[in-house]
Amino acid sequence: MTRRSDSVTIRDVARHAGVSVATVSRYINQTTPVSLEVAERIQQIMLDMNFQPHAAARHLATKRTNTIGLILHNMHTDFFAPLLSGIQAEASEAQYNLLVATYKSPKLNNSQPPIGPHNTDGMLVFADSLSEEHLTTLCQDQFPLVLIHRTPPVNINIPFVTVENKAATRNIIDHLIEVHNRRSILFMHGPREQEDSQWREQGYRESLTAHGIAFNPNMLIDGEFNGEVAYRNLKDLIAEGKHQFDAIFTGDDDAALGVLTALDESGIQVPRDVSVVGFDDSRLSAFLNPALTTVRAPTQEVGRRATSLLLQLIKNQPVKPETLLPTEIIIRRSCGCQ
Amino acid sequence: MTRRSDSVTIRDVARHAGVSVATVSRYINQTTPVSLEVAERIQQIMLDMNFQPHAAARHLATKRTNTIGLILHNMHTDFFAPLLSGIQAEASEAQYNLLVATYKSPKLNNSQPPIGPHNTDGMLVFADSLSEEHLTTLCQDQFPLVLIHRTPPVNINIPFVTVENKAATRNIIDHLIEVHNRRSILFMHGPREQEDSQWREQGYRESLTAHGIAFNPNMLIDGEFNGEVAYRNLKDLIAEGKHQFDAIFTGDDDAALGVLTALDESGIQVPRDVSVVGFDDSRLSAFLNPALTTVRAPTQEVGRRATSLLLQLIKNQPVKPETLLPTEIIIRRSCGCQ
DNA sequence: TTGTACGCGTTATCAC
DNA sequence: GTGATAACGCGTACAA
Repeated sequence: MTRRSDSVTIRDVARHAGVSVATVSRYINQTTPVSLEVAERIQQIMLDMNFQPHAAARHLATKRTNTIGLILHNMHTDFFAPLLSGIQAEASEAQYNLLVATYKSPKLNNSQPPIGPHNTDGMLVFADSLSEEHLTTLCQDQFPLVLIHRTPPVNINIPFVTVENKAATRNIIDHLIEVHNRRSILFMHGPREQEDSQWREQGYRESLTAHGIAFNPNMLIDGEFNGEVAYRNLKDLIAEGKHQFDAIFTGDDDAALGVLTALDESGIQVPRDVSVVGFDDSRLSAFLNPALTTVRAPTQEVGRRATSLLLQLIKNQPVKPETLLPTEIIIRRSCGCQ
Repeated sequence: MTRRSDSVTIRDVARHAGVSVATVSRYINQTTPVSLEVAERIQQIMLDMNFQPHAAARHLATKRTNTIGLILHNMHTDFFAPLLSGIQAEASEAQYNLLVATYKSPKLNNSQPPIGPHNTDGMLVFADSLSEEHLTTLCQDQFPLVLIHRTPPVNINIPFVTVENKAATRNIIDHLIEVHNRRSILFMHGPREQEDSQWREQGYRESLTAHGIAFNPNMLIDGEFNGEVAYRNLKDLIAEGKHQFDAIFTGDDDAALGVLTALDESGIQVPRDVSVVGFDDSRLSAFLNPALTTVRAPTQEVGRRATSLLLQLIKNQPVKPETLLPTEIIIRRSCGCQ
């Protein structure tokens, strides 16, 4: 065994210190007082030998990994930088490690996600990266779970952290209609399974209804919260030339990039010909040309909160079941203002 | 113990299948053929019982974690999205988990980084997140290591992956001087310890020298590869009004955001009054106003390559000691072109 | 092809 | 305050 048998164990430390492993363990974990002289001796030897407790052995003995998991389907866009940053900050502050995995519940094959009870103390689940079945099973096994940007399956009690989508979208569409007199508003949605997109669509529809504008399914277009997809699909739509529009809700800021490019290449001017609004207020939004009117979502804070809740859960503390972070419309120029 | 004694072990599976744990283990790891009927029985029972091998136990027995670590000092900017994405993609493809940690070697206290041989099979070290001492020790312990955006300490042999900094910077400064006739070029550097910044400064100096422009230390300004810092420092410099300039190399694209804002707020027009160029070609660069002339760095590819090398190292395969990915100047409008 | 028994490094329980 | 020692869950010689 021991392919690389260099590692120094607690036993080595104990031997050199002339005490038992139990004593060393006690010193390390401050679980029971140890005589001062012994403490100093152990401390010194640990430094000299560069001893590092073996995580797996510890895990096996304590049933705790000191690691939280994050599962998401991909991390291609800049959206995830603040999210990860928030999670990482909160986790490391609590001395927890972060295990990140991308995963997408396959419909057919019933594979298991790479992280779970066997290698973490709890996990953060982003959007629909885990199926309802997986969530249900994990929850029933009492595994600490916090959902990010999604709600739990019915009758399953898992705390979640997300942002206010509907009202914000409603407001921004209202703005388009009331202030800029737009009435043919393209709604670009994200992945259909993603709740954010669904709520945003509701806000869109409500606004339309409130202003007596008929909902037209042809005005729905797929953007997948992804700049390239948004670009391609909008280009196609323009090329077909079947549907006229004077405004676009892009779904999120990443898609807005693609939209602006497509519009620009098609000789359509923003905001003169078409108003464009996004969602997230990612770092770049203010710098786009024209500056993007969008909805500010506190993504980093979402990460922090979710992690904080998860850590409480792990400590068996009660937590607030739902956290809905407020969003705020940021008016810039792409809608036509100024 | 067993605070949550729900977990089903290999022993349970063995018992239900009427075989020994060894046989189950063999089936799971395909280490030795198992009779067909036994195989099917085990398979069925594992599904029924929802058995998941316990990672720590496995780790303890095999000395392998199937996890790679990534250590960096922070992940505040969008620069890290493609990097992480590349790393994650490559890791998960090889069935490896990714443990992410932020860490900064403290000067005084000799704390240990949260990831290392005790919980990973190898690790990716970004820039100067780990001290030379740490690197040296880990390397001597034969721990698989790949450096990202930095080179190893002298006489220490650790493969690294980074991008070509100097020539690209030299070229882009050449462009500023030769094409746009700029001669007072502010050089905004990143963190001083970061090699990227050092190489870029060399390129800057070489270009100056080649064009007979005296190097002026007052033209060096701190940007820390960070938009807010860049904004603040440039604002201060402008307020002081001591140093005139007709161009700025911002260090990276993130800092360019701050620079453009500061310039705009100061009534300085880009590129008419001042040329601005960045580095990285992050997602937003093309969309800035004016579109940013910059150097394209294949950040995602850096992540992929580094991970790929690390995985080879873990398999004890020999690897290329240095990978220098090419960069390319992307001319847009902020330098004054078009 | 299968089973037995031991070891992996640590913590926790029990004595002292 | 300290020392033995039995878990923890799994892989793997070795024997059969």
